[in-house]
Formats: sequence, C-alpha cells, structure tokens
Amino acid sequence: MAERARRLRSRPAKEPLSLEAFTAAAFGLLEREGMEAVTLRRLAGELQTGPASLYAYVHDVQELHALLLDRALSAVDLHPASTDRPRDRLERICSSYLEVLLRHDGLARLAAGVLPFGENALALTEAVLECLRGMGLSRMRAAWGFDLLMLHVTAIAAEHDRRREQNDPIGRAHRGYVEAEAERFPQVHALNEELFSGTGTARFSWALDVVLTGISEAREPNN
Amino acid sequence: MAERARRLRSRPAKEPLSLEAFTAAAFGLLEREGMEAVTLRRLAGELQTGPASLYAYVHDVQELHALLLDRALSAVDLHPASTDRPRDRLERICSSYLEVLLRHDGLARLAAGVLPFGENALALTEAVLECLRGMGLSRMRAAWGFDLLMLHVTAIAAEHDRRREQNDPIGRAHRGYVEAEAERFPQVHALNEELFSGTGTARFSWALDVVLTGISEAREPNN
DNA sequence: ACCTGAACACCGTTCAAGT
DNA sequence: ACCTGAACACCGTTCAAGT
Repeated sequence: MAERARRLRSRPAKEPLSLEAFTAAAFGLLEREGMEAVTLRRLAGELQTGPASLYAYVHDVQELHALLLDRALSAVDLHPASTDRPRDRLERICSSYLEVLLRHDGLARLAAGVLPFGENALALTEAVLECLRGMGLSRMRAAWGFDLLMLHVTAIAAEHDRRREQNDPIGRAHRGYVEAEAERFPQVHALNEELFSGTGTARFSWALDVVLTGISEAREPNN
Repeated sequence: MAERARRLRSRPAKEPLSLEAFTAAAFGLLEREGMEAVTLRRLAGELQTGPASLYAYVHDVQELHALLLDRALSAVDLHPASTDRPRDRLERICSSYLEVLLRHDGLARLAAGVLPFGENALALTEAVLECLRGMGLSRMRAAWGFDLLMLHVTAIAAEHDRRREQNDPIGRAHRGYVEAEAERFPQVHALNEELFSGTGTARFSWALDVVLTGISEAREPNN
C-alpha cells in the first residue's frame, strides 16, 4: 500500500496523479452520472489516457469499487461529540449511513457487493462499536451485532436503490401478481395490504428497532 | 462457420422451446458452471442459436435472472406437513433457503439483486407468513417481519457467496489491517477477536435468533 | 411473419511495442 | 524502464434481411 504510493510519487510521467486524485476523479464520475458510468474505460477517457494505464492505481475493477465506497463513506456523519444516549447516536449514524448510500445511483448496490476496507469504513465501525458497547452490550453481542446491523442497513439501502432504478418504489408489479392468488396463497392474500404498506422511513425505523432489540434480547451468542 | 450457417439455414425454423425448457437449459448451465457462465450468449450457444433468439423468451437479462432464481427456489424445503412448533419450522425453512442459495456459485449474489417473483418465491412467502402468524404475531409484525427476515437471510447468503469467491472465508485481509490500528480505533482493536470468531453456522443461527426475537419484541410497527 | 446473423456499443484485462 | 495503444475475449441489445 505504501509501496504503491511511493512508486506513484516517483513516477516521472506527465500526469503524476496521487491515489487520492485518482479516486476523486472516479468519485466525480459517480456524482455526475451514477455508478453505471464508473467503468475503467470511462475513467480512462476522463483522465485522457488508455484503459491500461489505470492498472497503475488499482489491481482490478473491484479495487476501484472498494476505493469508491470508502471515499463515499467519508460523508457519513458519526456524531463524534454527541451527548445523546448511545442508542440515539447509533440511530443517527445508521440513518446517515443509509442516506449516504442512497445519495448516488448504484452506490448502495455496490456497497452490498464489496467488503468494506479503508479509513472511513474503519471509522464507521469504531463509532458503531462504541455505541453498542455504550448501550451495555457484551463484547460478543457488540461484535456480532455490529455485523448484523451493518449488513441489514446495507441490504435495505440496496433494495431501495434497486427499486428506484426500476421505477417500482412500492413493488406494484409484484402486488398485482399476488392479488390474483387468493386460494393457493391465503396468507399472502390476507396480508397483502400490510406487506406493501408504510413509507420507506417508517419501515427503516422499525427495521432498526427490530435489529437493535434483537441484538440486546436474543440469547447470548456462542461460538 | 459458414458450414454451420448453411446447416442452420437448410433446417426448417425451430419449434420454440417452452419457457420451462428454456429455464431448465439456463439452470443446467448454472449447475455445471456457476452463475458467471449464465449469459445470454453462452445460453444461446447451448441452444444452438444466435443471441437474438433468446429475446423471444425474456425481455432482458434481468428477466432471465428472475426466472433462474425462482427455478432454484423450487428446491427449498418448506416442511409443509411439519408438526413442529411454528418457530422451529421457520428455522428449518430459513436454513433450507440459505442452503439452496449457497448451492451454486453466484446464486446468492443474484438473489440479493433481484426482486423475487414467480411460483416458488410465492410459496416460500406463504410458508414463512404461516409460521410467523402461527407464532402469534400480529398481521403487521408478520408482514413487515417477513420482509426483514428474508432480506437478512439473503444478505447473509450473499456475503458467504462473496467470501467464497474471493477465497477469504474469515476475512483475513481485513483482519490484518485492523490489527495494526490500536490507537486510532480502540474498539475495533479490542473486539478484533470477537469480530472474526465463530463458524458460519453459529453466526447464522444467532442471526436468526436476533431477527426473530426482534420481530417479536420490538415496538409494534406503525405506518 | 418469424427467426437470427451480423452489427453496434460497450466491458475488463493483457501485452507487445514505442519512447 | 515505463507507459499505453491495440488486441483479446468477452458482454447485452437491436435490426435488417433472409426463408
């Protein structure tokens, strides 16, 4: 990692981009045109070079995605000096994380498919663990609960993102299908109303409550 | 090349496959070579035709994915005549769902990116809702809880699938990085052991307990 | 009318050749 | 020695032309 940075710095080329400047260029593309525009070739065009040159910065496209995600995570508000109770701070952090993931088209789907690395992911982890421990949870509950919590918020964001892309925010197509199947699927039919009710924020708020309650009240985790 | 073209040309127009037979061919490809091999072009080759012909069966590649996922879901064991308590039956169903998603490379990642349609997804929904209602949960808890539960299991499966592809089942790379950051990220450092402990099944079992406990004990959902 | 080969507009990655 | 244009091996989708 430091090795690559040194190599880049000593490069005599006409455009000695730092890894940060490289990432910034990729992030600009994301902001202006969404994730689907962030390809190595498009980025190469942006940087006025051929696609082969980008392999000086990243080993493959997944590494570009990881860089981009961590760059985006710098915008998450961790409420570092919050005087809230830990649980309230945690809810604020999760909401900010969700908001950041939904800020650009395709970012949430990317987050659901990348193992988070880097400074900002680590800072987010630290803040969330701090809250969970501050809520009085055991080391084990905090650790495993962190995993579940982030997985959950990321998955919810990815589903929002997906529906947004398909212009089907309430799952209308699905709903129509379900309505026709009263005899064979009585439970689905009976709960059709509830299944598709609620705003995004109401559901997210409840989802957070479910996961946090579960982390606190479920049996002690044991490996 | 010209030889094959002449052979095709001299044949009468092929009778179209049923959608089922078409899906079965795609599923065979998935079984033999994993999701990454399931492309419209590969499938066209398998069916001895050009890629354009597949648009008689599906509107785009996402529809192919949806077809494939539902086909895979037919293998989920719903324990229809189970005499277990609803909660136990539900755990069995979720385990079977997880196992099916992990049976083929890339399927779980696909499931995390597709809105589930079709017969088998609906049958799974019906069974899960039946269990949740059988556990005495309100209509609203059952409906919103169903969403959360499936989202959760799917997300867990997708992460397993991803790690498996990258040959990093316990997140070794991540771990090494984290260990070096004791001063700036004390919580992460202190909980490093717990964060990476536990087998996949132990963590899945706890995750199920967390979500089910949360669904039961969290505040009543309201929209 | 229907099917499909060929074309179009892209991808990520590799490598030989030019500076 | 290093950078990168060009090539390679693919994608999904469209459309004109042939039977």
